[in-house]
Amino acid sequence: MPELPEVETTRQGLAPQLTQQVIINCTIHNGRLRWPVAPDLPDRLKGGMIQSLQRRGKYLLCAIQHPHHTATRTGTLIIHLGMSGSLRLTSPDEPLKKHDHVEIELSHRQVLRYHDPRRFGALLWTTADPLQHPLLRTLGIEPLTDNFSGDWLYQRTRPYRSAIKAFIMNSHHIVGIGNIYANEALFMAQIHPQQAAHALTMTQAHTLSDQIKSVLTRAITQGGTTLRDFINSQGQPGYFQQQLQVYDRAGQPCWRCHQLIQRHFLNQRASYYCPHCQRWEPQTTHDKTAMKGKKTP
DNA sequence: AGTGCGGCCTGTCCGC
DNA sequence: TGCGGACAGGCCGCAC
Repeated sequence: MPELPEVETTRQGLAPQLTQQVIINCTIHNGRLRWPVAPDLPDRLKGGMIQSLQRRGKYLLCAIQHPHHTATRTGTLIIHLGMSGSLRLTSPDEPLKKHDHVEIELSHRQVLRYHDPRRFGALLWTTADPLQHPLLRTLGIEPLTDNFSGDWLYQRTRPYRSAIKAFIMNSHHIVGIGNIYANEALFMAQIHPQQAAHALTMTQAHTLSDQIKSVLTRAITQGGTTLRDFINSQGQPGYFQQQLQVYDRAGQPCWRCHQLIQRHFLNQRASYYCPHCQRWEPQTTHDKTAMKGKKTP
């Protein structure tokens, strides 16, 4: 579910509340997530003090230190919210909700609850450098850093004949962009989702990288997008869905040109685009294989 | 090496 | 009102 803005919204809400808190207890109600939660996780966490809450892609990294123990007991709790996960800080008196799978009790009498109906998320423990964890080591560039630019995007898309939408959604290239923000950024950049990645012009690459940064930044400011059930660490929804230009708007008029927004399936994911604003120009590539299966104009 | 697909889960919505 | 099927924001692991 949550993409970069929702994870970052969660991180920003939780970081000041969690830092310097000591973990009093941890209870696993249902450890059957994307990967099983280690049964000894509570033992690892108990007595530890939270040092920081960072983000890498859609992963949250909670650094934990055991002040009175050896350095070997320090480590990082790696959290992924999957499709439907959320973290909420609340009172221990509040009754458990269905799908509250893990809870972490803190020294200021608050409890952090991990809620995830579809259980596609994960809670992992590592004592090594979390960035070297197998799941994080292969992650791509952070889109909100200066390293991510039009030049970077242009260079990195050269070998890829697949659709540009699939490229920007692949976390091994760029992290944090899921189906919503991929559709939105491509609309803003006026690029058809099915255009071949390697057919991106330098101008398009610069526009697209700018729009990716813009849409993600604006979504963070709005507290993320709540389509069904995303809530932040205080239990509140995001507001960016009110500004979505194309996502989930099939059959409705484009706000720029009034043509009807189209939906079609690309890599088993719904793509939304405006056929007028995002005209597809296959003649921009001379690669025959990139033309395969495409309708003659 | 790049690409596309199946699968993991539950909840919601829509048509019958 | 009930039921079946499609679909949903992610991403690994596997064939080709």
